[in-house]
Amino acid sequence: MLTDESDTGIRNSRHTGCKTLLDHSLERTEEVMYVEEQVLISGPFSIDGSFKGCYDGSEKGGCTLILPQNETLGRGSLFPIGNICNLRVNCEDTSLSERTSDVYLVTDSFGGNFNCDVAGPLRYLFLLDLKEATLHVSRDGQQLYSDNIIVNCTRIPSSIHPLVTTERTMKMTLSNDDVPYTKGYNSRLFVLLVSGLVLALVLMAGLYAMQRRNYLKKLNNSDQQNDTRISSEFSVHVTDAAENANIYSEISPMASLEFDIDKGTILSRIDEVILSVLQQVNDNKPPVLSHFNRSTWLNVSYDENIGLCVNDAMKMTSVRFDSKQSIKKFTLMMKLLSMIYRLIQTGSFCTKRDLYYQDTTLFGNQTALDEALENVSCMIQVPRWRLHVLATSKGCIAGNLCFHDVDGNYVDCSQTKAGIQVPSHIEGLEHIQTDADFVLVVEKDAIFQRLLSEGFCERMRPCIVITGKGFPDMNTRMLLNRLWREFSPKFYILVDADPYGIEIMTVYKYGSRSLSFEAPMLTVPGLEWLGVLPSDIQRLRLKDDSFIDLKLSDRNKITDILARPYISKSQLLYKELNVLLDLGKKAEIESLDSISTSFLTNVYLPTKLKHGCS
DNA sequence: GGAACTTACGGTTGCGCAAT
DNA sequence: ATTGCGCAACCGTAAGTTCC
Repeated sequence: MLTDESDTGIRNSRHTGCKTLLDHSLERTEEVMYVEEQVLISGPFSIDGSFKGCYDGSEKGGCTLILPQNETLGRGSLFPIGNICNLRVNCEDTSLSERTSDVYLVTDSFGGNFNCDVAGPLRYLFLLDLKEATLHVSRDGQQLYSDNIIVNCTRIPSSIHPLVTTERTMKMTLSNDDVPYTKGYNSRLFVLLVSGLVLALVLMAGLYAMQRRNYLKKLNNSDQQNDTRISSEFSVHVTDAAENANIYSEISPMASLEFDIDKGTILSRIDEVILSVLQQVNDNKPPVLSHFNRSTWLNVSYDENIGLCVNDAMKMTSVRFDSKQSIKKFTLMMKLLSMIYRLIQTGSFCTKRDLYYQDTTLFGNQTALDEALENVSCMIQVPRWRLHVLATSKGCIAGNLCFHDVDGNYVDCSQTKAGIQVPSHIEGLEHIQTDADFVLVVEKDAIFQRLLSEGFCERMRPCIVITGKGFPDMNTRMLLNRLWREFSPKFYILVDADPYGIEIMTVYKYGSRSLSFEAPMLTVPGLEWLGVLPSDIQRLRLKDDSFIDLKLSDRNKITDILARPYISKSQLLYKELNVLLDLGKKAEIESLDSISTSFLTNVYLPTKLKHGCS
């Protein structure tokens, strides 16, 4: 444990990152040329490897790339212009890697690429500037290519750090961790250094954007020449924006909506966030992430054609790095940005659960990740599924519907006795076909299964029956939304005659507050409430033992729903909620069994479908 | 010191699964 | 068979934190 200043000073002499960063300032023309060359040779893949000696530019580490068999040799063809070399940086210097409470904000000078590595409850934020390191490219044990890149580490100064408020505290903390840091950090030098870094990044981002445009142009030209095989150097892992745009425009007419965002735009939005963080650090201010508040009704208004959507109020939420409250959230969001960046770059998809298991210690629980993910999605204004993060579906569907899933498998929902799980990648569904006259949404699986077992789909065909099993997940809502947009069947819903059943109905029809920014892709405004209506309790004269008294929480929920924006536009909803309050009773769908076990499928549903809902 | 903001927590839906 | 937990959703409120 270091306690005296002289010892600290000796260790400081090893910290040469700052010096290296200065040496790479933009004033030196040859360095700009050097970086430019790196852009020219950067590749579209993730290089998994490690860098040693982040603290000392003289100790260059390296990473190794094993090429696929059919990859092309040579620098120029191996790393096409305009693509991103996603270098994974592992600081193996014990002073970094053994600490479990730091944030590493990694940027590189090759075009705005970044990587954020976070471990445990953080204490310090580091900027790692990738300048030069050894890059080995090999195949079958034979080295094809190598180059040098230097990695620098810079720590955010204590003046803008939330938990290290005094010089003394910082020194002690560092001593305990045996970390070779400067005592009394020179903030002016730091600002100078980071200024250089930011300037370099901005310049390189511009350069990168220009070269990326050239690359896209080149690719488009090659497409026009009917060269369906993208040249070999591009063929691996490249999911091009233009290519995506074409795919999505074929899949769905939604392509014209703002939700059709190409890969390049998403990556550049993440770049902007990172540059913004760097700029704030450069200005000696604590980094702040900002997104519109998802938990206030002030930001939400009702649109008849969409449902709940974001209005102009745009009350913002700040996630501050210098706030004890927000620092974990800040960390998770930065980590997720990094993970998402890689997913989009590589064109791969994963589930929220997969992300969670990549760092369970950091996330702590699934809920934290879910929340951070929605916030990231909200912050960069890109729907979650566009971020290549999916959720395991819980919905089931059956009836007159066929499609090809994302793997190209043909799925026929009529050939099932218990329903088919709603796919996780709704946008990836192709060749959707249905002749259904109506779609029946059912609150719970028990009723869904009963309808199938009693042959509802055959009797009432052509139709589709779907359940979200309680509050619906996004995939189920997206599928319904897509069916609603691309086909024009009637949409009906069957839920319990209780406040939560009604709320589930409103989530399908109007959307939720917290996901209101994605409402155009999630809601079915044309959905009609088939039953069970609270007024049915009276009208059908259900037996007393088939319904339950409202609890206080039920009454509170009713009051909440009555205060929502869509209530004034729905007389039926307003009326039925008041009926529920007046009755002081609630009923489940199963309550209809008190009349007859076959009443639901033989009488109730056919009658309502034939003569209307109310 | 109070207002404003943010987070944690609790409560709700339904279902599946493993332990009891 | 029952119970508890996890998962995927929804929301409001109380408590804690920050700002002015």
